[in-house]
Amino acid sequence: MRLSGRTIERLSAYRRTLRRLQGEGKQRIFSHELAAAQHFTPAQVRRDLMHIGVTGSPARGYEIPALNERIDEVLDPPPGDGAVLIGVGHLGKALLAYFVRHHAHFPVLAAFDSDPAKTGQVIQGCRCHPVDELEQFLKHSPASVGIIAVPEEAAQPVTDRLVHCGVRAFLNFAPVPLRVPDGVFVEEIDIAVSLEKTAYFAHAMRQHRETH
Amino acid sequence: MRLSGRTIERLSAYRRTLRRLQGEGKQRIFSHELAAAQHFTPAQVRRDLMHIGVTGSPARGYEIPALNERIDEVLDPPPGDGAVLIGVGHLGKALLAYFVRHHAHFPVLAAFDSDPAKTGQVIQGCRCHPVDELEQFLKHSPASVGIIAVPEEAAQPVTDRLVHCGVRAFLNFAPVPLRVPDGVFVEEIDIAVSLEKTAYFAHAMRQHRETH
DNA sequence: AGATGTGAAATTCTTCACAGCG
DNA sequence: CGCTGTGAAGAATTTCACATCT
Repeated sequence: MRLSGRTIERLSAYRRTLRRLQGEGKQRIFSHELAAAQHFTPAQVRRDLMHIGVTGSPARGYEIPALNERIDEVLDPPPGDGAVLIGVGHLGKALLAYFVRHHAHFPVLAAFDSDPAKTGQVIQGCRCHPVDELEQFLKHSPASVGIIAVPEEAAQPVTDRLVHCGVRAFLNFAPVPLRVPDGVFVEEIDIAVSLEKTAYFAHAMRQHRETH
Repeated sequence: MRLSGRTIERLSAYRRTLRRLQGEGKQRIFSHELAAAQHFTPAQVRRDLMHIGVTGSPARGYEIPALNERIDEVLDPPPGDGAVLIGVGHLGKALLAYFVRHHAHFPVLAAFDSDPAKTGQVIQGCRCHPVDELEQFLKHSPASVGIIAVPEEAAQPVTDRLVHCGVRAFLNFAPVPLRVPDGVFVEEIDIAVSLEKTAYFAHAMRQHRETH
């Protein structure tokens, strides 16, 4: 089964909606309902569910609990796996707060920072270690994902260390494209780029309306 | 000139690289050099520059200062325009710190929060207003972009208010797809989705290597 | 009637490949 | 030559449209 990044993103979004609906007691859902809850089309939803082998009934739609279980199977990591967060500045704290509040699916196992004032603290229920202990920690409890929330200059060196410890995928918030070996995945979240894009479309749309 | 979102994202990334190189005194650059600095291909770079009407010379490549000026023309907002930030929790503070540190191109004009303990403070050089004053502030100094960094429940209501005040584009960090009228742009940054995607590819790649 | 599952078309985006310049 | 500019090919992704089921 080969799933594109786009499909995975939508599955994750579907699951969030479906969990809420399941919590509200809803048992079944049609593709057009699931699509309407987000920015998607019914055909897209059906295609994605086809990709993960879920099948619905024309009369009753898709069974929400079964659908959730199947998405869990596809997305969730093996038990014990999780992420390490590097960098406990404002952004790192925001990420911890966010994941603790919303996210049981993929635990943040530990946080690391180079600032001695932060290490030792427990922030949002997550222990903050000195970054020197990175290798030691990962030997003892391996993580498959590294979340990079350090300043620009520190991103590449710490990524190299994580790759060396076997981390296979990165979520990178530093505004610099990480160099990693083949077979290591990087998801870049570039906030400055996203803001400039948003600003661009704020005008582009205005101009479009004026001219047209 | 019709530019896709992908092209805009790359232009923003190019500019960041080019500014650094210009600061280091570099005057000219070839498409393969600019591509190598990020994850892109030379053909992609040339195509993007073609789209914005920049032209280089086979012998000397592209002139960096002229290129930067042209990207500025395309991306930068009219003077006086900017963004408002709604929500000054951990994430909002991280965004302010980030934009102040990195970002002269698109100013954050003001921040808003509903917590009286935060309003009145100046955080990262940006005044934090009570969210009740939103309409009043925007009447006096209109902004074209709204950055939504509030909890899930508050995102849609505050977006509606901003749309009503004429905000044309949103950068949304809340884990809920915003409903906006036609002609209003939304860029979603969904951190939970991105983390799940990263986690998925951490396994997917491992499994791929094992099986193959 | 109104939904699903899915080939096939359409669209969007990226890469190829090469003529032509300096 | 090596690089640019770009038509054309190719890949990836989305949407259409319809046979089929209930």
